[in-house]
Amino acid sequence: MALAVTSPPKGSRAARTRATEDRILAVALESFGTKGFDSVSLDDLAADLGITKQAILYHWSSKRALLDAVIDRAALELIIEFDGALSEDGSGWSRVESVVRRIFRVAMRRPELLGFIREISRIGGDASLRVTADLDPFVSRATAYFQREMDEGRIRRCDPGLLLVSAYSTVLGAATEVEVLRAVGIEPTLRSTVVRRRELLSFLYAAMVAPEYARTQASR
Amino acid sequence: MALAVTSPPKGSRAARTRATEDRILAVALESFGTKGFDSVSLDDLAADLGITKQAILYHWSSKRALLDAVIDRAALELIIEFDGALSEDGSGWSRVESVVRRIFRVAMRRPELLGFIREISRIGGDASLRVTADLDPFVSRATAYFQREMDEGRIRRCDPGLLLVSAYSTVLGAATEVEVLRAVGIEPTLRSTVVRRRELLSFLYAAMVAPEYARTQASR
DNA sequence: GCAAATGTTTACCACTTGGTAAGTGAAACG
DNA sequence: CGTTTCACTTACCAAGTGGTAAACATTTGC
Repeated sequence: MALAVTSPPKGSRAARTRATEDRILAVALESFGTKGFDSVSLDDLAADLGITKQAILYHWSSKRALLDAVIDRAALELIIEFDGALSEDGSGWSRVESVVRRIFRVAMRRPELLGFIREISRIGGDASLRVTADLDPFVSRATAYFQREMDEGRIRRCDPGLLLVSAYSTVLGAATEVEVLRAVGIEPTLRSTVVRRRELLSFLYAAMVAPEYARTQASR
Repeated sequence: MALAVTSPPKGSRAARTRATEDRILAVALESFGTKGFDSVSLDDLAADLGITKQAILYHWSSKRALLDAVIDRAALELIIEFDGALSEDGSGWSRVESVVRRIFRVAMRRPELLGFIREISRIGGDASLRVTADLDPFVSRATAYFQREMDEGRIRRCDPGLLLVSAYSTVLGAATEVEVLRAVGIEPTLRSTVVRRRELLSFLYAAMVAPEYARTQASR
């Protein structure tokens, strides 16, 4: 896991500084997201990075300050991933489907990213406020999109915010609740992922798409 | 939160021992579930209980052993709550609805219980295996029930295990993802809970109930 | 009534925690 | 070239961590 940097550092000083901070943020996000903020010590992080804990504290004055930076980074990455999907072409269900597929892909490839958001939610307090604020633009876009689709009769009419929460938790659950999956006898292999995504999509399709609109669609 | 026991202890020694262990387990479940296992020290627990840390270590040889006991207790409480709902009268959607209502009630009144299960899932390893094993009987009953309902055409045919995961994550999300709710502009008050539950039920209804069966129902 | 068992406390201990202070070597700059 | 700035390390520290050992008080069994 530790990326040993034995080669002599390259680039301008400012660039190298940015590079180290990037590495620290990446490893911190990974660790905080999988093991939890309190379960990861600065020494652990430093060891993974092959530096000393004080090097981390040089860039951020405290562990808490580092957390804030990680939150911002995580929110940014999430927005980049998901907001792009919202801008894609397609309408009605096909666009929802592409968003779900994208979330699913992120959940598969980078579970620590979504796990981190959960972790932060649990910590509560300032940290939660920060992530909420960071993600607000994306949430607004998503609910506005739902509202529009409802107005045009393509999505079952309901509270767009609550629909977003339902869809979000459903996708996140199917993608990340490994233990629950195991409990129902599903080993989370790559092969089973395809099945899971298909089942999830049909679950969401049934839940979200307006019945009248569904009948007009030849195939989905 | 600390229940100061100033009154002289009552009952036989065995009974008092059981009472103490019960209190410890209850407080530990609450703390582990809300703050996380690693974020709660034995000293914290002991302070909440008004005893010393060594009193806890007398009943369980290590913090890890205490965790195992808390897992068993949490699983037991969950099974008592949910398995009862599965035994209730009613068929088809009405029984699913009663289970969802019950999960929702638990999630509202005792968020730490479901939060704890999540926390354990994240820790992984032996702890996850234990909770999985503990909950297995319940999971079996639930999937068997889904299977039966599908066979009788009341629930949309699909993989029962994955359906359980979807329903589980959706309910848990709507009930416990306070920060996400806040992000979509929903303050989790008691009043909004009623609305949320109603929306969630119609989301699940649409997702789960077989369309042909739904048409035969006068009202839901 | 006395000794043994039991539940709890006080007194420790080695180790880890986040964080500070001072030093070091190399790059940037005049 | 010298020196100043910067990124980082070595050397600490006080507070907290899970856990041990032994003393202590109460209850139980004889």
